[in-house]
Amino acid sequence: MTKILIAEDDDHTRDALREVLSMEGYEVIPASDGLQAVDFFRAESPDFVCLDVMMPGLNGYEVCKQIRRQDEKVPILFLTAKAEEIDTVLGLELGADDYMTKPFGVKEIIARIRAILRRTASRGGGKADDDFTMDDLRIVPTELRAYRDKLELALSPRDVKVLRLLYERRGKVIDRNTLADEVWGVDYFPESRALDQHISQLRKRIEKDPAQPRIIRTVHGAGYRFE
Amino acid sequence: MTKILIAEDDDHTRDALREVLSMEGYEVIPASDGLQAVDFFRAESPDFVCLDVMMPGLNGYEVCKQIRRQDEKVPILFLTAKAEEIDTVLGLELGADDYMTKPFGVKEIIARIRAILRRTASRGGGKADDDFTMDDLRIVPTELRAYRDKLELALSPRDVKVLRLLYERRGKVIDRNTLADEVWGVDYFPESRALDQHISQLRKRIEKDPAQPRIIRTVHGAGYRFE
DNA sequence: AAGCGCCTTACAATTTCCTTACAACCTACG
DNA sequence: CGTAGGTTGTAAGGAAATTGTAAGGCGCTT
Repeated sequence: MTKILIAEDDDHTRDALREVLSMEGYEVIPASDGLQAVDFFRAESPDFVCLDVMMPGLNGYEVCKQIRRQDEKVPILFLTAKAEEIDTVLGLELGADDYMTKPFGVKEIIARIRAILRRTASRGGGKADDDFTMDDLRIVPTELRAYRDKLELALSPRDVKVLRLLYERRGKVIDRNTLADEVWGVDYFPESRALDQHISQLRKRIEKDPAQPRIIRTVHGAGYRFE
Repeated sequence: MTKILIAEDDDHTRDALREVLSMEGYEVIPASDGLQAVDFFRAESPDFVCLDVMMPGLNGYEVCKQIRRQDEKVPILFLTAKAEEIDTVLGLELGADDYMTKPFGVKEIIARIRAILRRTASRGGGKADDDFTMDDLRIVPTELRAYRDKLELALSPRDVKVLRLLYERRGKVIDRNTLADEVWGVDYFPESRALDQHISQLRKRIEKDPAQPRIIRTVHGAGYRFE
């Protein structure tokens, strides 16, 4: 049976996750703080780890580092209430496989865990911060940079998130809501123009001709699309 | 305007929520017990539901079940004073989208409602966003496009609505009133020519010969028909 | 202090959609 | 038939909504 370690200090979130994941047929190992999580990881060698970022003692980042010292491959899913913390997760090169911003639905988290397990089971790679290529651009998330030939382009954490999302769903239109949700999380106000602004800036950075974008295309009334 | 049904027996909490959410531009429908909540849901078809777990008469779980019998998709947020109740919410697989334990902050609940609405609005939006085929045209609603062989045709959101309606009732005549109602909603003035205009534009986009339409056919004095 | 990331604000550009005006068409009735 | 009256088609222009982007500010890091 697949073992899942859950490190989450809020009792009720933890219990709820345990309940739900047990129902799904996983063996759940609950930990209520960072130290416990590291101990349990050593003792139980789980197949999957859910890490809350904010925890007393060792926080999620630290726990992640500790775990990665022992195991480079075990899939790690970060849970966080604030979308900004995700920047840190990605920026720190912790080797996280995915992240979710609270609040998340039960079905959503189950779906993600299943998806990650599928990915990692089949390939063994597919990390959330693997390099990827868009058009003639090579994006290297761990360096927050992109390369066109030998030219280096600097990217911000948010740029990378937007690009990865577009890359993962290339060919499809990503509507503004989804984009806001995945990149900004609960903190995004729909009437804000932050999203447009970011797209504009990003195009200036990566497009050869920002007026005729090839990588980030607009689908008026729907969202954005790559390819 | 987005309608939110609030089922909460405590007068003070209910009024506070109504006040706050009205300020945010939502239309609030307050219900003070479970039965009322179910009635109001039927009558008003709200876009979002906040359910207190503990209520006289029908409790939150029961209300949720009733609502889910009518509508599988409407987002439901549980409110509760006791954190343990959350386990029940999740365990029962009621299809809840999120939960909050009292006391909660004003900003927190607004942020969550917004986030959930964003998520659910983009995924499905109530209607099935599946592709469909009309004549030699493949319509892809999520991309706001149609394909004829390899040829890509751009569509507007309204185009897609019209086409989907015709597709769903293919073979039958859709009269102008129905069409106006389904696509434009209550804001449509019968003497407006917006509908004709839209059909005309749409034909120019998708018909090989707009003068001899094969996809959107006119049934004089009755309406339009496909197939 | 300077640089960077990211936000808000304000305004410009673009696209969609509606109104208007008139042409074309259908149908019923003499 | 033939014409009147109602119905539908469509070109043109402008209103409304959506998206693009420059400018400026705040907070953080160096």
